[in-house]
Amino acid sequence: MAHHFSPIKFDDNGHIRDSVFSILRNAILDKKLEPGQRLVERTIAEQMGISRTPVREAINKLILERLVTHIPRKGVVVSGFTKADIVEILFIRTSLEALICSIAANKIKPRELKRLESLAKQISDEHGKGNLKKSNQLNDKFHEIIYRSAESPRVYSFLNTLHEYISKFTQVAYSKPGRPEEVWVEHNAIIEALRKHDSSAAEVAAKSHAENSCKAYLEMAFLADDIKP
Amino acid sequence: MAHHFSPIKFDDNGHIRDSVFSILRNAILDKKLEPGQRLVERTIAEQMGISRTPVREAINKLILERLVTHIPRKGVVVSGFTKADIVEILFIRTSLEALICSIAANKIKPRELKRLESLAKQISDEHGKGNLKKSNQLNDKFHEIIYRSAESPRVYSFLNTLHEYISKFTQVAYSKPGRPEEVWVEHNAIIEALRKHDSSAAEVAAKSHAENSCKAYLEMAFLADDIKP
DNA sequence: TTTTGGAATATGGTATACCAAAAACCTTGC
DNA sequence: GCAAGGTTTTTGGTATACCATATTCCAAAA
Repeated sequence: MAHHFSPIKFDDNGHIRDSVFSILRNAILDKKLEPGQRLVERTIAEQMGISRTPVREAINKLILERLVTHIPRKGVVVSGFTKADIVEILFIRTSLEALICSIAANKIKPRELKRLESLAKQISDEHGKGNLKKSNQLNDKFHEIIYRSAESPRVYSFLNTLHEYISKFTQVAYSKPGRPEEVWVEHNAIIEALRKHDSSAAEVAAKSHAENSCKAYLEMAFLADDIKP
Repeated sequence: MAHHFSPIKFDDNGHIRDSVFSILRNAILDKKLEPGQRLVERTIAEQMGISRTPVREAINKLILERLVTHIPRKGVVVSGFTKADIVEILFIRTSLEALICSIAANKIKPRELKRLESLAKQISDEHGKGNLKKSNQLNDKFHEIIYRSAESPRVYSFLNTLHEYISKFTQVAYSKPGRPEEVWVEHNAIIEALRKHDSSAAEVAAKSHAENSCKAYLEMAFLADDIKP
């Protein structure tokens, strides 16, 4: 049924609207708020013990991120994620990862390449040891380094947003037999392309890597079928 | 110097914040507000004869679109477009056009294909006649049809946002010798791939088309050098 | 019983008020 | 004249008040 929000804690020095935004965002991604459910400014504000203003601003941001939908003369409702939505998001990520990697190939510094090499090895190790959580964290770092080295703020922030969605989907750590080895090979292909500053090769390698991890995820997800159609 | 905003007209039945958003957005894209200039809520609200609230909401949306930057304890300032920004935006568009086209290949209907063929022909005609404005309009429609047929709301709306930026840059109609013929060939390559529902081919064709038009624009723009470095 | 008119309510949009923090400015002592 | 410190102003963040519209529900009349 309807989710109840706790009064907000004012400990943090950040802005209330940001706290509200995170809370609502997580509630939606964690499915504590069901799709179709209405978000009523006044109610949320009262439950959190704050005024409507920061709630409004948080909701506006959610609308921009398409996590909720504004229906005129109705209010905002939580928008559900269909399979098609997830596939679309994964496609976008694939596309932008390829882009950012091709850009990075022209800008990456030796220091960053060293770091990537080291991370790829660690990822492989941890993955091999079955330490999926750690391996995922390192994997995020791996991609983060590439993202940063491209110095493309728009692609960067967009990818990060997408990544948060995706990591919510994939929160259940998964592992497909043989995937760790593939990942190792794919990461090295990316590093190799970056080292040669070959942007086309980097693009191809990143795309292929993203597509494979996408495929691996979809197989898992739709076998598990924990996503509503 | 400082730009002065006129009192808002309440004729339209839409929301004030949307009017404010458009006004500010256009002012920035049309360079009526110079980069670095501060946007002060109270001032704008007074000039427009409205309260701060809708101005705030409009500014928040501008921040999300990166047209202005929020500097903590400083306020929001108009963010300038550097060459790097423009290149980044063009790259993103290229990447997403390729994506949406590859998706469209799996979903496009015969009716839409017919429409594309007819448009490609018209575009070529108008372009040949030197009627650049008309040709650009038709070109927009051409891409719009592809966008829609992909049924990918996120990519679609993102591309539209990007497109608005880009069309502001390219408002000065431009034409490169030989480009009309190339466009005709490229459009037909896209149509052909879509007809065969060959998503890889569609992706390649769209990417190549976007890259070429991007290249043509950059050559023009940076010869003209009407963009600040 | 059904329909219709209207009042009560719910809700979002906008305006205004208040507050804290930072910046700018002014005062005062040297 | 200049620097240090305090005071005023500016500005954004938040709270609250007000308003318009749409929905709901109830009552009265056909």
